[in-house]
Amino acid sequence: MPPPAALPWPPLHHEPGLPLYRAVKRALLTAIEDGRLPPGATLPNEAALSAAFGVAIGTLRQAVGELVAEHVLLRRQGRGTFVATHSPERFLFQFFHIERADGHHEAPVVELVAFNRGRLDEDAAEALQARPGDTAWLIENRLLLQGRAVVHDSLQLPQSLMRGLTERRFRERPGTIYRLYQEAFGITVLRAQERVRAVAASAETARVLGVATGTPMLQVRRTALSFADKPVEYRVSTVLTGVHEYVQTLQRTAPGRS
Amino acid sequence: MPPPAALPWPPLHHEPGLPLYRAVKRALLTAIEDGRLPPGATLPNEAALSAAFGVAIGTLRQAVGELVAEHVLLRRQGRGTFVATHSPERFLFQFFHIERADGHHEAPVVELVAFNRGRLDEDAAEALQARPGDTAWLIENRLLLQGRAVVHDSLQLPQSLMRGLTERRFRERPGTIYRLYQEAFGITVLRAQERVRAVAASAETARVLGVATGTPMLQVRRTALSFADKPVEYRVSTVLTGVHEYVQTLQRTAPGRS
DNA sequence: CCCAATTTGTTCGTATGTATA
DNA sequence: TTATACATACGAACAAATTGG
Repeated sequence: MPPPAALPWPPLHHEPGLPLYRAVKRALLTAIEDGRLPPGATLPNEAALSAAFGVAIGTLRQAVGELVAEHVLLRRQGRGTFVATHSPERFLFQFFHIERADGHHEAPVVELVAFNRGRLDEDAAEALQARPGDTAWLIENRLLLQGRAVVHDSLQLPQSLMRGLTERRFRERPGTIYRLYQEAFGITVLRAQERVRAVAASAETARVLGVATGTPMLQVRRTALSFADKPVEYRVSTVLTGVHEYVQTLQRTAPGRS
Repeated sequence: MPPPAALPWPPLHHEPGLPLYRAVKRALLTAIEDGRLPPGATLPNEAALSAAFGVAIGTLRQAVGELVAEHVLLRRQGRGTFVATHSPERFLFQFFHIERADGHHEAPVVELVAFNRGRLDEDAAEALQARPGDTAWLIENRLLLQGRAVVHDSLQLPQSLMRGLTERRFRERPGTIYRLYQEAFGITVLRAQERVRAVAASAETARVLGVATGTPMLQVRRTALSFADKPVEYRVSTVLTGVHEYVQTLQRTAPGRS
């Protein structure tokens, strides 16, 4: 009878004063970050996991529960627990907050306008905790909703995080941009911070969206964050509002059954 | 020995198919809504509550935990569990998302500009699930941040929900506006939906804030909701951005230790 | 269509730790 | 110090959803 395979879980280092379930959570996060649990992977069942960590099943469930609340894991009764991936649905509900004034919410059609290598500007460098002038991918997109050009997106991505990106690879990605980050570079976007201002349409935005220069528009500056709040993308979205709006619900509903 | 006092809790009607902790949660919500647990009240301890409901302590904790996540209750280790009130801190963190571009976040100084009785306009009526032309309180405020006029607020409140409101009572409220709703009318604002657009400053906003007509400004239209998602306030905020911005963090942090 | 195996969801009960007054 | 309250951790049993035979 062969010996049991070595368990792939990092040891729990349980510092006194910190709850045990936090140590379990950290161990799971570490396994996800370093690739032992890639996006989409199925975790062992709760009994097996709790045994592997040497904790009670309730303790394991508390750790997993927090990761589910943070959208790092996904639990499905009868099926199992999975590492979350960046599906179009997740993008739509967690990261895309533009919808029609009547409440209609749909995924945008993304058109690539420009793809270049260049340098981070000052705002991007600050948001990305990098230096202005660092080499970066500079990407411009136009977003259509029901055939109308509504958003002009300008992305700045540190080249150091995304080596080997090409226009073709970007253009021919099968899913969302965040899934491309995940599959091509192992970068998982977990959350984002957005700062919104009103601006007058610049000449370039006016050209991309076909509006008059000076039109009042919404400017959304997003910093996307990965594990440990590491910034990985800086994006400026300029939004033509009126027909469409930027929507936020303050204070969520109960942590729901999926 | 006197018989034990009648328990003030509504009976659990536990429909099959629904988890027991949801029935407990509903019973607690009912007690809060109908005034048996007024804002600020201390709940009985968990052992007593679970006994009163006839459920295990873990089940009670699951119900309370969801209400804490929704900011309906507040749990403090060593002290107890309390019905949430509308403190200035809660307003600042849950409902006021304007801050300086450098991240400085402070409570605004609110100046009353106008207080009138009038009628709901069409947008307000739709948001409040009422009829255009219904009698309403129409209130205009100017919000200052570090001495600068930054926001022009226009509130519409159904008179049917807030009978007996006077300018003096509004002006001399001791706390936040939402605390006034809570203490004077038993209306607790739990969450809000905001829809943001870019607009050109109207003549009135230009006058109130001292900017040029036509300046690009942020228009935030907020519907504040109480229990069962009942709308209780419609508010249009016009924000001068540049120095200040509208900030959102997408995707919460872990359900934290308070 | 039903049944059995698997997995998470819910509920129970108890004991101990930590923060507060 | 003592008492009280919530927080954490343990373990067990059954319910509900899913899947495959």
